[in-house]
Amino acid sequence: MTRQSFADMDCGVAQAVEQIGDKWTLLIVRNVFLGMTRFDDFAEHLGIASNILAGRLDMLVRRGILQRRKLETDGRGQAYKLSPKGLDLFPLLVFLNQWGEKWMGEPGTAQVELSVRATGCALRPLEVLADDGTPVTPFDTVFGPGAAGSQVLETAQEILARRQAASP
Amino acid sequence: MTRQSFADMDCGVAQAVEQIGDKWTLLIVRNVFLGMTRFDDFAEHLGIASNILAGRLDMLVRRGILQRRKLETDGRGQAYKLSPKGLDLFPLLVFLNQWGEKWMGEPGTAQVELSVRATGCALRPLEVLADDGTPVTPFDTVFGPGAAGSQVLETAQEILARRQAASP
DNA sequence: CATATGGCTTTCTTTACGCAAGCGAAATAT
DNA sequence: ATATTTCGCTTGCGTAAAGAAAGCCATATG
Repeated sequence: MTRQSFADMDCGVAQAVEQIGDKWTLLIVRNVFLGMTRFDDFAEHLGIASNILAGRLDMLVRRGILQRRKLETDGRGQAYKLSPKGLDLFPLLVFLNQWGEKWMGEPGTAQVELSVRATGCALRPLEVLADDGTPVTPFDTVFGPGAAGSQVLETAQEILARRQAASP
Repeated sequence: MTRQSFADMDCGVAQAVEQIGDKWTLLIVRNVFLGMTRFDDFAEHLGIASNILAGRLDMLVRRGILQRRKLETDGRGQAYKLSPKGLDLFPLLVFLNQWGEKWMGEPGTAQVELSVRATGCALRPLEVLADDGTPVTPFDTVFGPGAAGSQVLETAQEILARRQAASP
């Protein structure tokens, strides 16, 4: 019995979760954003077993989130870097840091702070905006099938409708 | 040997990952955002085993992401709803949906689309902004210890410094 | 030539996932 | 009033993945 895969679900969240919804994966990506590139550095800093690390790095490369390149300066070494797809995860890491510190950190004292190098400017809390620039909350929002349709969303809405019919 | 915990790492990302860095957890939260509240509905829609679901829901309630309430209309039923901490995950789910569709979906055809109920307006791609409102990329950004300091960040930077010293 | 280093792979044990079945309390049907 | 469903779990058991430790091989360094 294989472990369940969400890759075939027609929902962006499910597909994203399938690719990065794993503790080690996200921490490795965080470390790459911190500037880390080398196998042993990940292993030492994260305290991850080397077999697990090797598997995760392979996975990240296969999925196009990291790129692996041999070093010119040392024939043994490899450098792991973010691909465009990986760099595109930047808002995710910013968000996780903000959410983690807001709800789990010591109140009022940030642990890790991101700022703009050139200006020293801090970052705003991440916010969902509509196309017209107005802020959006979960309560304002409605989920609909896009151009391609979504089986996952349709069945979810069927289940909700049935549930509402049962309890008037 | 117990499974590794990141709860004691002084980094928001690690703490967030510890609480929601799990496939089922994120999909359950997604479904709550879709309006789902009931045990059997999660089970049916996600195809998750009931023991696993029960464990995840307990965890989400213990961590204050979901709230569990007995139904008045049916003494057997429970309703799971998002707490403020859970509602605060809204940008995360929006991001995961956007990233998943951008990089894994069929190009040009959204599967699940979020829009503003009142205006029908679509949502902007999530963006990291500095306090002064300018967009920020990973290349512009520097990670520093906040007021509370961060052991995790410090040792990461030590490792990076050592690595740079070794390869000039 | 000998030793060390980087990046894994292999082996083995422990933990968590996944299925199926069952269970108790509350609701519904007979 | 009794029997049957429904809801939200729990238990037991088999498999898959995580974790620790050791080993391996190509390249580098002394």
